[in-house]
Amino acid sequence: MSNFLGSHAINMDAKGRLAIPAKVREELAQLCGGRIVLTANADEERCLLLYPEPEWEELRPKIEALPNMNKAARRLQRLLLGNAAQMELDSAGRILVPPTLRAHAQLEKKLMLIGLGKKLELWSEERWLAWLDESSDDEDMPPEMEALSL
Amino acid sequence: MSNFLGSHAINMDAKGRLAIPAKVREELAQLCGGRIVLTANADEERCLLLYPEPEWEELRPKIEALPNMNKAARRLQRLLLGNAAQMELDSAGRILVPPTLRAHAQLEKKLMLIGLGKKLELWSEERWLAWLDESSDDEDMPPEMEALSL
DNA sequence: GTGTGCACAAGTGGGAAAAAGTGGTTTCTA
DNA sequence: TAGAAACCACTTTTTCCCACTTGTGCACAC
Repeated sequence: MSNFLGSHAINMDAKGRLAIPAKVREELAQLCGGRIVLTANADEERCLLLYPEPEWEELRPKIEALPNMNKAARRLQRLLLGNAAQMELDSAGRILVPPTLRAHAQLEKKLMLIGLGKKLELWSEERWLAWLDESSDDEDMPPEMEALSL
Repeated sequence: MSNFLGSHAINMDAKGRLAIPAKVREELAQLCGGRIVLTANADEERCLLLYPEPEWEELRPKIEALPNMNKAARRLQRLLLGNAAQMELDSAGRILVPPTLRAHAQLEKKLMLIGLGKKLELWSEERWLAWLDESSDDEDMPPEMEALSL
């Protein structure tokens, strides 16, 4: 079972290639032989989602099955399905990010790769730092969260 | 069961390594063989949290299970999971703090390690001292706290 | 009772080997 | 023909290990 954790600062080269950090690469190798799916994020944060292929294949039917008379559901489908790119790590452990996705998340040279358990998120460093600085609004916190004791 | 107490002033060297105080090191050794998880703190105080691995493994599923269509929950996940680094004390009882975490808590040379029962907190000395000086606002105290008699 | 010194443990720093990341060139394919 | 994939070589970073310095506690002597 996948269990990505931690954040890594990585660079994208002029060709749009980015080297997956060795630790993550290892995990991807034994989890899915380096076969991954990269797609856009659905919520307001403009970042990319990186799934190991098996994890994606579990998620995809659920997205397809959403009742798409609903506007929010249509949005989710268009973003996640419509942007999904299947790819494989090259011999040096790098991936080539498609231009459309690069544009979507406004990726330039400096990026952040964030492990979130079953998936990873890919942010432009600038946006990530800006997001970190945003103040959290404690309002609508789910009850499970209020009960947490860290 | 872990029971860290007390504060220790410690130094980080130029490579980002920091020596865990011998007393804490002992406790960590018999508790988890020196296997720990270091991550960012979720609230506004920019410090790091240090969990013995078993303690973390108890907490992690609860965080992963939060409903992440909720914004506050996503924030917590990105901070805690997205910054978590699993590591082991080296042969000299030191840990290497990853650059991203170093930056997050603005750690420089002088640090404070604070024992808080099941976990430890790691602060830059400067921030720790500044925090001590801050006045607390006694407003919204949870009822369990109001009932305390110190 | 106080001070000095010795010994061991803790903490610090640096260097060498290995691994990871980077960039360019060539080949292939659409 | 342009863009992507594979290949290869170089540079940088990381990790591991060893040696040195500092601090602390205990014992013994004065």
